[in-house]
Order: sequence, then C-alpha cells, then structure tokens
Amino acid sequence: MARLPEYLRALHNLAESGHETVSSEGLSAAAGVNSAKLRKDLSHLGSYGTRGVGYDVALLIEQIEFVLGLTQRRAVALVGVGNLGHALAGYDGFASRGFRIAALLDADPSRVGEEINGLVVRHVDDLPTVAAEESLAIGVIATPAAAAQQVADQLVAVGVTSILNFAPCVLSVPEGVDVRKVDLAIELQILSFHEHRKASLTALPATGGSALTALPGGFATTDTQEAIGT
Amino acid sequence: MARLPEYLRALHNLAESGHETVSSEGLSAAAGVNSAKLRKDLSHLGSYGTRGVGYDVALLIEQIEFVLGLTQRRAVALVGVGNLGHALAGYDGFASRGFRIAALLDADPSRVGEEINGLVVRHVDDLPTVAAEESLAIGVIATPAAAAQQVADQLVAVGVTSILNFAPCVLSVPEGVDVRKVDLAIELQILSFHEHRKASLTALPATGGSALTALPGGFATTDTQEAIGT
DNA sequence: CCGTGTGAATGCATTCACAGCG
DNA sequence: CGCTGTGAATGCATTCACACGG
Repeated sequence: MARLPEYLRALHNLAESGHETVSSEGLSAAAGVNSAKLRKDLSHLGSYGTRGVGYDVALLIEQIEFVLGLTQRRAVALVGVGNLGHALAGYDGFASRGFRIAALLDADPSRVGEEINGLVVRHVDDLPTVAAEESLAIGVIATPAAAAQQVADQLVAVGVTSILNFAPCVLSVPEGVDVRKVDLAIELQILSFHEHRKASLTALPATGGSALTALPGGFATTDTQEAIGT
Repeated sequence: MARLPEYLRALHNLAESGHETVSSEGLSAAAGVNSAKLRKDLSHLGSYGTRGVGYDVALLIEQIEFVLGLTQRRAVALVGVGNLGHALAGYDGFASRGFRIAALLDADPSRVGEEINGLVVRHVDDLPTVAAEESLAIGVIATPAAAAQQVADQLVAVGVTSILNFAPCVLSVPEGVDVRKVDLAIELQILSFHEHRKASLTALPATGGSALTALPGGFATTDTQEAIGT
C-alpha cells in the first residue's frame, strides 16, 4: 500500500522518542489514519504484533523497510536541474530515507559542468555511461513538459523501470515500467476546488441551491486529510 | 474529483493544438485514463457533450475551471524559502495555472529581506499583516517538519482554510480546513516498493515463492500509471 | 483485560455494455 | 453511424464488531 511509507516515517519518529512498542491506536494517530485500517494493512504484511501489548517498533521498521525494498540504498538519476531540479538535488529527505542521488543530468549544455551539492551536472546524452557506472534504480524527471517524454524514453532505454515525473504531462512507457506523477499545480487546483466548494456553501446557508449555480457536492478527492485533531 | 485538473491540462493542450472538439476517447488518452471513467466524471459535472461528435473543448475548459474555482486567481502564501521553497517561488506552473504567489515568508531572520522572483521575503510573524493586505486563499508549507505544525497553526489563525504541506509530518487542523500533503521521499519509496516487487518476481520465475521470502503481490498503490502506450 | 487480527457489512470507484440522441 | 450518457455488475477499500491470544 501507499501508506506503508507513512507508517515507516511515524515509526522512525517513535523510535527516536524512545518508544519500544506502540499500539495500533498510537501508530495510526501518528500516521493520520484510522486504527482499523492500520491493523488491516499490517496484517497484509503477515506482520506480528503482540496482543495486549502492541507492535515492536524496531521489528516493524525492519519489516516495512524490507517490503519497501529499502534494505538496499537505491541510486537515483535526476534529470533536469532547473528550478525544481536544483531543489531536489539539495533535498536531504532523499539521502536520509534510503536513496542516493547518483547523477544529475541536463540537456542544456550551459548547465553541464555545474556543481550542485557535490555532484557535477552531466549531459543527458551521457545517460548510457552513467547507467554503466551505477546501477540506476529510479529516474526523476524535473524537466519542462516538452522534454519529459524524450527523457523518459532515454531512461527506459538504459534500463530504468521506475520513474518519478514532475513534468505536467502524461508519459508513454512500455509495460513493466512504473511511473508516478507529482504535479504541484494540480495539488493547488484541488485545494482551490475545496475553497470554491466551501465558499459556495457558506454563501448559500439556507438555500438548497438553484440548479444552475449548484456545485456538485459529493466529490471524492483522494488523499485529502481533513480535520485531524484540533 | 482529483482528475479534473488533469483533464483541464489536457484540454488546454488540445486547445493550443487547434482542436475545437474532442471525443471522450481522445481526451481520456491525453489525460491517461479510461474513456468510460472520463465520461462518468464529466457526467457528474452535468456537462454537455454532443452525441456523435464529442465535447466542445472551449466550453469544457470553462466548465471545469468554474467547478475548480479557477475563475478567480487565488492568492498563495508560501512559508519556508529553503531549498524547496526557493524552487516553488520560482515555479512558473503556479502563475500559469491560476495562482498568484502573494507572499514569501520564513522564520529565519537571515532570510527575511531577500528578494526572490520579485518578491521580498517577510518574517512569518508578519502573517497577520499579510493576510490583512491580501485575501489569502491557500498556504503552502515548505518548512522542516519540526516547524510545520506551528506554521499551520499560524496560517489557520489568519483564516487560511486550505494548506499544501510539503513537510514530512501529519498536521493537526480544525474541522473545515483542508490539508493536502506532498512528500517527495514517500513517492520514491513507493517506486522502490515496485522495484523490489519486480526484482523478486524475475528472480523467482518458476517458483511459487516460499512462505518466508514471499512478497505480498496484490498491493494497491494509488495513482500509479503503468504501461500507457509504447 | 487490553489490543491484535479478521470475518462480515458497507460504501464507493471502476468497468462493462448498450440504449438513445444527433 | 458514432459517440455520449448511464444503469448494472464487478471489485476493492474502508469500517465495524468481536473472537481469541498473551
């Protein structure tokens, strides 16, 4: 599940706080989910908790890291060192959570040679060479949308089978290649939708809403956390 | 739905390519979804397509932008101008898709006064002043995790009801406040999981898999696009 | 007695298949 | 004749409630 990494982060926090054990209630609160959901997720791992006590934090961390394949530190190639690429190259969260940025690449010759965070930017056409040196597991695309598809093709060509795409476009990839997309503007637009909905609701407190101006109320928006604690 | 922004982006692309009309088949391909899903989504909008022809691109753009509340350009406050914050401050995608960065804020006094992309960084304690000047719709948190909750509280205090959180932590907010979270490391970990799964599958081609080393195969990972076209 | 693990129930999203309109 | 809009069917995630183990 996509929630395992969230549990993992919460568990690391708990471990640092000195907790050796945690209940489903406690962990679910720290991860921002329902406790029943957490128990079901963990049961899918075949994981062992102790009834009457809870889960062993260290053991659970080990289990989840194994399932996520984090026992080995995976090499990441980052393509596109513009605005966003720069930030990603300097982002500590990658290194601290099991990943190693193995190469920075860009198509712009004027950017090649620049040093960022101890790594020298290479030309994207060097990708085959880079792949030969390192065992690349994941490619991150932080280029403009117009270049993204070509970069994806190049990544696939050198054997990368997992891509994180920050460019606002859909990528075509062969079967067996996984693509995850992060579009910052889309996140804002989803929030905008909620703002709009909230605004129209408070504007028409008593009215049932005319058919013309009525907004569809029952929209499901994945992943939105609303009203946790106070 | 969370897919509407994706449709919107695809529609804008189509409009620029000179298309005046598009079939559900065509649009769904451009947005990377099933055509039946797209039709159902659009029918929830009460939107009008023409049978035998398709959807009017311009009209559909208008409809979706209305539902998403993009008819007004919303003001965004960005808190935390570190690595990621810098990148976000310079990201064109915000401006070009209906948002305006109204203020840059940081808790670090040494960062206050710095000018980024035509905006001067102000201290986060000035938030009430900023909120008085501008009608803030959305707050973006790009601070370290340790500071995120406090920033969220400050945003909520000045009336912000939508938050985009880049810090790797769960935020507690009162009811009525929407939070969306983007955790870049989590995205990589999900890809890592897929890598791990793929690796174990190809490593044990014939075996059914022993009970001990078996990986749970049937995990659902939201939002992953796999194998679109070739 | 507390808390895990899990069957059962519920609700929702996705998909299929096709009726009906332009 | 093509394509939309939609009932029906399917499958999955979430939630509830509780039996059972430490």
